[in-house]
Amino acid sequence: MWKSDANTKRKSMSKVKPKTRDADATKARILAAAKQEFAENGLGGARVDVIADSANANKRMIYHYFGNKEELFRTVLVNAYVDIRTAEQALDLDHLSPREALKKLVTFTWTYYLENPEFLTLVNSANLHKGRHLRDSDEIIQVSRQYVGLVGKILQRGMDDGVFRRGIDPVQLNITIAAIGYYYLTNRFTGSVLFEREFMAPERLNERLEFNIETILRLVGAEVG
Amino acid sequence: MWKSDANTKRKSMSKVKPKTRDADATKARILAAAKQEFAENGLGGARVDVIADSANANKRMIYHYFGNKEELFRTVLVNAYVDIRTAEQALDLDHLSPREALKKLVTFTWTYYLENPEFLTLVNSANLHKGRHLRDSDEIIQVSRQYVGLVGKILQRGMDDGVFRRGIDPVQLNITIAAIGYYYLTNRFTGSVLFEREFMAPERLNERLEFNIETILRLVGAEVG
DNA sequence: CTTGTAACGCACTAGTTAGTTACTTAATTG
DNA sequence: CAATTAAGTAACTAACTAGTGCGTTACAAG
Repeated sequence: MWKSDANTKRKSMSKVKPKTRDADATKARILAAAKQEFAENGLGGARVDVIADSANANKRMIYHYFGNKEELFRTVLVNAYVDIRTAEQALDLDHLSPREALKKLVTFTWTYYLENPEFLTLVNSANLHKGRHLRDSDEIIQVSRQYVGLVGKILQRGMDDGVFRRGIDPVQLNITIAAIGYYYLTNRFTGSVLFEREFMAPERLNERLEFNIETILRLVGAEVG
Repeated sequence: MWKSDANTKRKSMSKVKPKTRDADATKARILAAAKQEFAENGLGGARVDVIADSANANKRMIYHYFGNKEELFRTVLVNAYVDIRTAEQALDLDHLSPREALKKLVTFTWTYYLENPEFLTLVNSANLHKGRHLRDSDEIIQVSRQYVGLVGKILQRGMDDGVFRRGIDPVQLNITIAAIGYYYLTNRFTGSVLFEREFMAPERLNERLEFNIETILRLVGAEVG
């Protein structure tokens, strides 16, 4: 009798708990729920109980697999970085002209932020805490180097072809490509109030992407048309 | 005897409580302490007791003057926006050439963020909470219009003089000027790890400012030199 | 089948935390 | 100077919150 009671007690309906025991699946559900909760409320505002509940897991499992709240956050954050850097590497920009490659990268970055808004708030949260969750993460440094290399290669090709000007720092360019998309999207709420403009309206989003492409092409000294 | 006890019990030494009662001074101390605490820990991570303590005030006073934690946050946030917009208006850019005016605005924005890092995290926090603390704040909309007007005027003069290209949206330009400084500075912690570069080293800061000025001048189509 | 191990869950604790109650004390005003 | 108002305080509360103790259950190996 109390067995059926326990069943009706279940709170979260979003994800189905597997009948059989499955450590990997449980870990994955916890990570997905944690990503959501941390992204929505920040590290300080996130609640471990909420994560456990919406992962359809027991809170005890979070501590069993991840040690504590901070370590869980660190795991979520590192995964998020690995995900975006992996997606970037899959872009295959080498067969495009430098100008087209740059356009594609700016577009990709924009689209990724748009489709994965959790990434933005996770990064903000990490920086609110002075980046301490990322320190001594070799994995992060590795994938970041690949990323800088990606842009560096486009830049080099463009310079060799004479279509980009010389002396551009690839890191500064990287930061700028991220910045012009990131800022618009993380600050879309205050932005919509301040500028009395619907930041997320489809035509506004396209407008911004076009503006960003133009900004970057002009920055590297390429023909814009 | 217990009177001297109460004196030795005081925890915060940073700010001196006035002998006489002074509602305005108390409010100001609370606001300053709240700005600091909210900026450092976000809305969710901030603690009302910490604010009261470091303001050298009683927690009851916070509720007396500001109602609740959220309203206190709203007040801090609106003040922060009014402060930066006020400082911008004092720049007096009209007597400068369009090109110089733009350079000065980019430099001002950068320097303001650098000297008032709380502004960055307060805005991030406001956006994490979907900007609900800014809605229906007429004051904010007023000062923002002035800001857009400021940039619009520079842009117009530049187009009239033929030194800027036509058809640039002043709002998009505004956003971009903010973005390229803001992103670098809010994400300085993760940035320093990711790019293996000391983001806050003085020469790096100058480098970034120069890069940002160049980005904006090229964007408007002005001669860079 | 039995036994060891890892997955899993309940119920609790110790410490917080936003907000409040009930009071004292200083300034203001008629 | 009495009385009203406003500033200020300490102690409290009810709800929450990260983390745990301890027990149960599924599963794989022998």
